Amino acid sequence: MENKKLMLLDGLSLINRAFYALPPLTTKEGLPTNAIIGFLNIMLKLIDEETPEYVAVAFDLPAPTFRHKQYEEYKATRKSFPDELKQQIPMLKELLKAMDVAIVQEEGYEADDIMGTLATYAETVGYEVAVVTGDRDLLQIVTDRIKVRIPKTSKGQTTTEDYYAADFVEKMGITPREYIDMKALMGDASDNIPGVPSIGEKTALKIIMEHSNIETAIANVDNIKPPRAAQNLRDFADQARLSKELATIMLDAKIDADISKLLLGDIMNPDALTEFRRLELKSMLKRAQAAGKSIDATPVGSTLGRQATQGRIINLNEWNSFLSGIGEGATCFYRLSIENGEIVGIAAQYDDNLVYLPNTSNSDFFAAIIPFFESDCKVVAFDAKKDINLLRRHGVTKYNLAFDLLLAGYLLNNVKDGDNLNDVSLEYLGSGIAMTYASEAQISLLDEPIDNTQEAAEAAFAQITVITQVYPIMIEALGEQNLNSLYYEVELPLLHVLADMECLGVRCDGEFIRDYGSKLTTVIDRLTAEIHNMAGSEFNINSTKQLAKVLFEDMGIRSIKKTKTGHSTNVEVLEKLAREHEIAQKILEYRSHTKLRSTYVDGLLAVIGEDGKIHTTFNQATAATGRLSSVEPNLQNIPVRTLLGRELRRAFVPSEGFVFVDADYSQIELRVLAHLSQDETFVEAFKQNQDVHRITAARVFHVPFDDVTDEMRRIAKAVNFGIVYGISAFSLADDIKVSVREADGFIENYFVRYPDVKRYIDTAVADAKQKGYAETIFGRRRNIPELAQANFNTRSFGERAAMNMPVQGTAADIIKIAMIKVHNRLVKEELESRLILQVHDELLIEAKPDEVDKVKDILMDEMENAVSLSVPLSIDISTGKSWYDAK
DNA sequence: GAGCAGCCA
DNA sequence: CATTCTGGCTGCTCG
Repeated sequence: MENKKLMLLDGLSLINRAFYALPPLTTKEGLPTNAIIGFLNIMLKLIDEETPEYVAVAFDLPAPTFRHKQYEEYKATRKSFPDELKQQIPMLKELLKAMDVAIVQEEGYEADDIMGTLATYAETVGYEVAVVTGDRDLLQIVTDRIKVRIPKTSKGQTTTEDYYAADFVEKMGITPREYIDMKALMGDASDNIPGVPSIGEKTALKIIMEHSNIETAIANVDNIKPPRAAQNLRDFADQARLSKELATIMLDAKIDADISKLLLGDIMNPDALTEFRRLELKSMLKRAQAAGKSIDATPVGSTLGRQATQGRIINLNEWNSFLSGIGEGATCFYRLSIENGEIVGIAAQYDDNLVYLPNTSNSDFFAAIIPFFESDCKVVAFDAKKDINLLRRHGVTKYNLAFDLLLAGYLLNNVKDGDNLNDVSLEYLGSGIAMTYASEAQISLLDEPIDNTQEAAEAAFAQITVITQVYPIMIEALGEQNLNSLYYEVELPLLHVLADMECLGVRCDGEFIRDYGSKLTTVIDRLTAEIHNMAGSEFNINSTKQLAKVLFEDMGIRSIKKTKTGHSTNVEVLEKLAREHEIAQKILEYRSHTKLRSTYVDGLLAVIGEDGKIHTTFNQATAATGRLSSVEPNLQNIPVRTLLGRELRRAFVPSEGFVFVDADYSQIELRVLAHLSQDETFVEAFKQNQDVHRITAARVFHVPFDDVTDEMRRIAKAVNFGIVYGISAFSLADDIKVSVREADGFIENYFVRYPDVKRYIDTAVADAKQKGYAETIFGRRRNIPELAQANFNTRSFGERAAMNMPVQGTAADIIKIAMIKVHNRLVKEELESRLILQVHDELLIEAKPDEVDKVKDILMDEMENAVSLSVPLSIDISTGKSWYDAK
């Protein structure tokens, strides 16, 4: 039987989503096109994936629908679209007509009803149906042969969330039909479907999971918790029934259901091309050209199809002879072609030989490239760590890195946003020269889908050419700026340590986190109800705008602080309000609990791999001071300050057969400050391992050491930290809750007592002003152009950065050196124990129990002696069966 | 994407 | 005269 496939797209919901997902864009004549482009991107991507024979885009018409007759307030509050979006709707319809894509719309029906009806009809006559929409309402029509796809944009990549009948219940906890009842309970503000008061998404889901539909729920209302929800369900039973009718999508609308009229035509026909040109849709023209259409001599063609020099696409045999021609210990350039996270080819250059090997079969391809990486040749890469992680998954175990342009660019510190090759090439070659090698599109194609091998090869050739040109320039610059030892002895070796850490990952107990999450949910549900009750209205507590309106308008509470856009509702404000208003306390609790749930519980659960581990990515070229950062997920900000938050650390556990050993530097930044300033009091205090904050307090408050109160010490500690950051009286006052006058007094006093610190700060700023950059004791630089600015705020920011960078940056250098030394010792002594995390001043090691003593010795030795300063470095070590226990 | 909020060193 | 302490990352809302 032929495979008949129909794709239905929800015109308005998709164009609306696209409008906000893409930055504004207009043609030369001023026509806005961003929403159209976004819509087409999604449509074409999914047509490519699904290859449907029949396609239709459904639209609503402004005429009232049967829902309005049932419930006159229906959609009455619907917000109107911004003009730039409104304009693009008729433009899109025109364009679709030109592209031979069917449009379906009918007075009296919404797009949902049209799609529901068409999908159901198509299914009964034997079609597979894919429904594409931005609106979760459509989930109710999912069946074995109707799937719903919801586009999502995350990190610049558009993907779809797909719902199939098979895994729907598993994913959602309820069936597609039950979804209607859930919506009947929770309502929908944007459609003005009332729902039942105090029943939100979570409660509605719970009720429907248990009772399947609203009638059963109403019949068993006595068993429903919380009691508030039960009472409201009794009181608002009829409203729930009305909501269900409104929320139900029609599957039998009286529309023309002739599917043969929806046959997809030639979307690249001449009329369509004319429209593409008129709307300056470059990516569409490019597609048309790739499909073999003549697109005329239009400006967009000028950067297309540029041939990179000398490259050849080769087969496996030719690749092997290329490999055999590489001299011993030679330097090679290479570039992986990556599409959707998979390696689809490799370009490599040795001497004048530039080749591209496409990946036609994974097993042959990786068998062929492993010898390249495992040979004696050294490679020049851009972001080698990323490549190493990718290659490891395919059995590449060795990797001889000679040079990484990403890290060099980071140390050289000239590139605005150095994490893509395009910016680096522009910076080092200048746009004119860079473009003689490659078009911008080719260089930045790195992670973008590439249509064919030819195109992929050309892009890879272009990138390699840029790399070979930039490489010698960077080598020279590193030497000139005395960055060689930092580069070759710190950053490059560290790259391998980090790659190992990322690959190993940290084991995480998902079961524990889920339990922890349900406990949070219980509390959050209660708090939500209490807050809504106190406020006398249902509102989204997560919305600062709605919250401010409730607190400062509806409830008439006096606002304390303002933000750019309205009233502030942050912790300090709420804490002040909490003294008089119970609701503020509840909101604080709500915030802390939802923070833990969304950022940590949900966030971490989403990234636990099949191996039960979390593999973060350490960014080695992001922080301006030289620190590392951690993303997807950020494991450098796991809660620790509050008891409840800290509990989460129990979920972080060692691999089977290991224990944790955790080591953290004590006061590393203040020690660095002591070294940099050579302040005698500080230096002596650290040499004698005294309590520096207490000493500071004694000096600043003019009291004997033993008379320092906890309060004095707390203030002194805050001042010590503030000094490192480039303190101001205003913010110190805010921090330690004293008047600005008092804070100013503390600072004055501090500088009188620590004249060397004062002198150091002044010198640091003056030096940076004169040189244009601040630097660490190892020569790491941060350019600070703000210091030359006339604007006071900008310049002040530059001054604080100039004071802080040498301190924070030197500490970062030290721990990086320590990591390499610790790693090398563990390897050299043939221990199985291994480094798995770094949190700025802390290293976490997974150790074999019988190696713990040795590991502790190594940590102590290598961390405390990583470098030699005028003050000793000191670490604290502890062990445990979870991160919680080992801190 | 901007703005707010809140988590870490 | 004003000036709101450094460096990160993520989630959420709103448009």
